[in-house]
Amino acid sequence: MADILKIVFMGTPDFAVPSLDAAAAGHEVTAVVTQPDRPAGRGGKTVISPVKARALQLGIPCLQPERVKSAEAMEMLESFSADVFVVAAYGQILSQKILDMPRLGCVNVHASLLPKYRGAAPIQWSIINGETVTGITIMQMDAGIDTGDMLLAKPVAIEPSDDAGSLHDKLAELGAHALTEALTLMASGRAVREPQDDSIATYAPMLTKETGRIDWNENPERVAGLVRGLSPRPCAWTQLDGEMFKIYSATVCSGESGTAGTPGEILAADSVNGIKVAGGGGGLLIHELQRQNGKRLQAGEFLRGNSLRLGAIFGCK
RNA sequence: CGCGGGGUGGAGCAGUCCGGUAGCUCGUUGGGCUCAUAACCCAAAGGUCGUAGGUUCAAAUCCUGCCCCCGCAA
Repeated sequence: MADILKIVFMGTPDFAVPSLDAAAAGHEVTAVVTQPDRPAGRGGKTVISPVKARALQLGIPCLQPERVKSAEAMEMLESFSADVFVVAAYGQILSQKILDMPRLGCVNVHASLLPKYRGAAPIQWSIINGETVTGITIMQMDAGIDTGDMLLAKPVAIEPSDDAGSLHDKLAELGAHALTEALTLMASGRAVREPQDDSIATYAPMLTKETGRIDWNENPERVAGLVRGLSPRPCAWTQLDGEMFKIYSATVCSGESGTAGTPGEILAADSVNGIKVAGGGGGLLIHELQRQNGKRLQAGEFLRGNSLRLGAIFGCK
């Protein structure tokens, strides 16, 4: 059948799993390339990537080169003589040589509406920046980072109730559907390439620990966005008395009085008012948090066993 | 063997260093107050202190093994 493509799938985290399923459902995935098993989690136990786990279930052979650009890895990739390489959050940069290998090139499932949010963490940054719409772009990869021609884009609304976790799941599914469509188009030679407009491109850089550090001088909208965009992982955080507090959920204190104070100051901490913190030009209400070594708790439950003294300042060491 | 914290009535925590009656904030149940209430007052029920051993006159507390959970780092 001409419309069945021979695919090598490259991906690593949970986000890529639905796409792998989609590719495997309609086409022939001859191999999966994923990051090597690495020590992860507590105790430094070696752990396999979610994509590898799925590939094993599907009975698809796995390649885990330390560097895809190595001679051996390239040779292996070449040997599959695939029609297309499908890449979804693989985690390694592909060289031009690899990009040129398959007959139809390499396509990427990217979690934003390109050319906005090119880069490693589009889901989180779109929420942090207060976007209300994002989406999936399937693109033909080139040597730049997420700069290739677009084949297909599918928008999705970012609901006020969405956090990084829920949006991640939505986009992972949407990505799989978009990939299915794109592969169908490619198989029949009907795919249309649309160049990106570089002049309106933005970047979504990799998240670091510091990305999540709350700057209480920022206005509460910004802080709430940061919390939402990083929840449930890696989380926005602040500290108090040298202890780390992760904030999972918070909203802006709607227009009430009593929101003035030194940025980071705890203005209220009781079951009636919740945990209210002063920010730059308004207050922030914390709904769900986790103390270092503690459990993730709703503010009310948290306050039953942990007392926060009023006037203490979050963000100070 | 990467570093560290923790498992105490239904929930969240204190008590552990310096062994000696199991405590707090809630929740639950019953009663009271009130026009009324998620508010307030009174009372009650509810705990093998993760688990298995050890030390001791005596272990939530000290020692050892095991299970589970969490923060950091990757």
